Amino acid sequence: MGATSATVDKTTRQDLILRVISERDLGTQQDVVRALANEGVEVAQATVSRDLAELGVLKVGQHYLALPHDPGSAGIEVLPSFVLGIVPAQNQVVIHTRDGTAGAVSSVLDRVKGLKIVGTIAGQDTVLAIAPDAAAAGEVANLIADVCRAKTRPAGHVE
Amino acid sequence: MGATSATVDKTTRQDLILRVISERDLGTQQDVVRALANEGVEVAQATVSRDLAELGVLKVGQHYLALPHDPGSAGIEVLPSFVLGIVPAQNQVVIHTRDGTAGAVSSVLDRVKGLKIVGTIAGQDTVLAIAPDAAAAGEVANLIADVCRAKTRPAGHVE
DNA sequence: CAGAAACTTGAATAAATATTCGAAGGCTCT
DNA sequence: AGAGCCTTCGAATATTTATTCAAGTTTCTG
Repeated sequence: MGATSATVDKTTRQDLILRVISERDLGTQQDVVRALANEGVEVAQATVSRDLAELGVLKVGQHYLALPHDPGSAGIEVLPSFVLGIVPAQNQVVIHTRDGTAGAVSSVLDRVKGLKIVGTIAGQDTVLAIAPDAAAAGEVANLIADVCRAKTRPAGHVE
Repeated sequence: MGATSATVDKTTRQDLILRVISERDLGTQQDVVRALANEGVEVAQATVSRDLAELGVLKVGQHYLALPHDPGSAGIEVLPSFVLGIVPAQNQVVIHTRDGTAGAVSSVLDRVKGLKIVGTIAGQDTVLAIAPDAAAAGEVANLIADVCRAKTRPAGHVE
């Protein structure tokens, strides 16, 4: 796209970072640097390091995942510890969890932004997540499965 | 403190690793290598990298923490997402959590080995953890506070 | 027992990320 | 205007951890 390099402010750049890591499959901070360059924004890897940490972006296996996260509140990275099984059914996703932890899983799903979920109900060891339609339910199920399958950790070091 | 270097088998070495990272305050894999050398066991950093990953050791802020959990089950690293406050009282620790997540916190505390806790009761947003005595309760409270304060992540990369 | 396959390990190296240092810009206060 | 004082950022570098490669062991199998 634009071969011209623009200078943008921090907020704009961070928004752009969230966008590019959602759209593409970026595995290193250098990848992010390249993706930004592609959008016409030149930054150093050091800046990306700082931005990812500030944004609280996750690294799931070998790619970054933008699923913000009121700072301090539970993020999607905790799901692997609790989720035992995921089954999409029509526009719903049935999530089987360790006993007693359905409430926590439901709480996380409610809070994470960017998920196509309209509501959740938690029992003791099962969460029912309601999506707008079957396609969305499939997406949600896949995303959760991804996060649970690969090693998921926060990107960046916050002092 | 033998200055002689022994060659021990993998299990012994990994047990020793768990011991030294409990006893001392080790911040890098090199530190672990040195601590092992001090115990008379010579290993390479590469080996420590592999061992820490296998053991599921956590890195809390700038030091390793040995709190093993059954692989796949929830580890102590998820607590920061749910815990809002920690108050030791006599031989108990009262843990205030996000609403609906007390069950999960209680489940984690029950499962993590090495904590001086004899039992837990979970309400909706509060967990009561019972320790054998006041000293143990204080230790537990401090440990949880540590984990919640610093950035906590699994050590090692599992393929 | 020969040979293959699988595990374990260290040395060296690569890979990935964090941090230091310094510069540049924007504030406010006087 | 000029003196402090943040904030932001890139270049270079340091730090930390993972992986590759080759070698030594053990274990399995015919």
